[in-house]
Amino acid sequence: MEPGKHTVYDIARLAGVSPATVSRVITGATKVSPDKEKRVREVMELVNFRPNAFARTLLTKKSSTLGVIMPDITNLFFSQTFLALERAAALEHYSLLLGNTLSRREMPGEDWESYYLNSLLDRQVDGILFMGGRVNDVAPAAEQVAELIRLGRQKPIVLVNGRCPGTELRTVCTDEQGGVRALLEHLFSLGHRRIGVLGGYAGITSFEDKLATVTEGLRGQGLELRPDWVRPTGYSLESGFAAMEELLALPERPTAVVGINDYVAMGAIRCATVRGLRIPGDLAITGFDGIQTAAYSIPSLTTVDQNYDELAAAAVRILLAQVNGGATPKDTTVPATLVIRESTGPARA
Amino acid sequence: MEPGKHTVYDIARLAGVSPATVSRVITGATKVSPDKEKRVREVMELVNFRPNAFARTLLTKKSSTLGVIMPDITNLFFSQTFLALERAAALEHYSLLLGNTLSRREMPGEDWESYYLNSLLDRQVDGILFMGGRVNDVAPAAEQVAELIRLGRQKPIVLVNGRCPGTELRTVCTDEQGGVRALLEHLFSLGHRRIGVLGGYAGITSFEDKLATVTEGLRGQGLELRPDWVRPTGYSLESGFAAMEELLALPERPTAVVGINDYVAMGAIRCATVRGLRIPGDLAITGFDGIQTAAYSIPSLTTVDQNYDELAAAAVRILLAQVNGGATPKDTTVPATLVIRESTGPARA
DNA sequence: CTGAAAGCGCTTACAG
DNA sequence: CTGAAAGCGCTTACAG
Repeated sequence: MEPGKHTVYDIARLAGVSPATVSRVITGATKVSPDKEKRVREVMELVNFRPNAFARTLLTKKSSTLGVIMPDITNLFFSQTFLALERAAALEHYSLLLGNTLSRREMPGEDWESYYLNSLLDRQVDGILFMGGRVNDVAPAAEQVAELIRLGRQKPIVLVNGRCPGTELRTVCTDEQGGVRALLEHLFSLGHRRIGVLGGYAGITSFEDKLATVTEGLRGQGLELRPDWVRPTGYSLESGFAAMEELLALPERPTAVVGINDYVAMGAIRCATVRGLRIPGDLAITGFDGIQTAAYSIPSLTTVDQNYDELAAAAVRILLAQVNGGATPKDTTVPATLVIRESTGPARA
Repeated sequence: MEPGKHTVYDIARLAGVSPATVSRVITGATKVSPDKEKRVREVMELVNFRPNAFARTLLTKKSSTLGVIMPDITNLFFSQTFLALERAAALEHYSLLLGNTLSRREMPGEDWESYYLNSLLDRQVDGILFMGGRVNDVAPAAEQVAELIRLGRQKPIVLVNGRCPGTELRTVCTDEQGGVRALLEHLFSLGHRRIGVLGGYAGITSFEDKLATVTEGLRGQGLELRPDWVRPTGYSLESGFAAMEELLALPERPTAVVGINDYVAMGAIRCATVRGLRIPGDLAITGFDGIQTAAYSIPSLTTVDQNYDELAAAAVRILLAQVNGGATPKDTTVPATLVIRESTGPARA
């Protein structure tokens, strides 16, 4: 009854059949006579037989494991995405190996992206879901793109909310543009004309893309985005706090600000509240992501939900299609949903 | 130059040595003459050789992969713990397979704990770090304990912030009792005598243990814990909100409440604020866990930090010691640290 | 220090 | 439907 002590040979001997037959029962790939199958199953049950997945993988070249690379699982956006990916993968009996790369700004010395890319491939994952880092750079370093291309030839790599122009890598992305447009329309409908942008970093797609959409949206109303109302301080609660502090130090301020994500918006809310402003009375604030806690900030946050389940299902579907050699679309876009809560209200006259 | 196409035999042929010598270079276990080693390394570099980890695992029985089972990675307590575990594991060149079991209350139909326990073992993890679920039950079901014991004989399983009495499974736990005591002393020093407990579930250790410590602490001051000031509604922001609503519906209320964790405390803060109470002026609130966002709630949260890095380092160290057949202490306790912020203040006279 | 050979545990054509 | 045999890619005693 002891652990991992048994092999298909033991089972075969105990059940009075050949190892091949035991294997056939395990895989279910070939017909086996009912009585032999029954005997085999009984023996397997009896000794608690657990087939060695590695021996099988050695033959089949399929590990039923996918790798996930993302910057920081302690960011709710990523953890909600991960959970959705895990559920989608489990439906296909895949497990996930997770590697967090953290911010390159914070740990410039270590290249966790390359480390995990290689480490996961060494562990024979069938494919990789890649988020953050170089695929969020507007202009990624040439050798980082080259690495992605090279490794992408070994195993399929799908970029989630990222991109790598000039490669054949598949992407699955939230419709950030549509989300920001919905946010702007909401603000316009409340009478806001003076709008700022908080958080993000220059050169990062999630910032540049949103900025471009805001600029465009304002132009559509005959308005300009004032450069000093754009405060690209980062992506954290701290960043949002700092961005709001910078904004409040200006002689004039907008009536509404678009946070680059929910954390930034929540940090900004805290700063504005501490400084005595009322949200949304004195200043409307929006987020982006739709993380769980956004519904519980004070005031609760108007934001854009990334539809995690849909995003994850698409990413896993496309990756597994590639694993299985199927055809897949180059780029997939998942719609985002405006969620109106308390942090936005009519513009002051 | 193509991917995964090469074996040690190819390398051996190209370098003019035997496969055994190639293997020796890879493992570094045995001395190889400098010039042969150089030739082998050059060839491996040239063809981008990636040794098949599964073939090796088949021989060595070591996958350099650990499994992590936890309820919900979207809870910051768990994601912060996971990240710390990952860093600790990476130092030893281990990767982590993650399985989320979610709440059994919310998904009673599925037994994700058993699913992942078996799935991870099938994938030949060298050991498992187990959190939540059955090891947080004051009285876990007999068959669930039996499963843990049985699987624990196959591969080492370390319980993190959980326990399983009657087994030899190693535990690594935060000193919750010490943390709650520090919180109580802080509240007593502020003059609070009327104290309630919000959140948690009856029968779950993280609730029962804290409740016992609060009861004891109050007794030490000649005080009683009023049963109606204990509102065990759960562990989420929603739970905290609901608990506070129940509390405010009572004819009398405490001057301070201990949230079972930070989410509950933050949900409670939101409810109290919405109902027009001022925190901490009208009511002091404490949390437990020290999640990142607790510093950014309004008001910021007085809580107990679980010292994630230390907790994780201990858990990984003990698990790997077991993997390598070393002796390990049965139970390890990691100190918690009181963090005083804005949500607590002097009791109203 | 080095090579030939066996073997880790499974699956898969190949015959029958 | 079923068994004997070969092989997946690596490592490890065993000789030398």
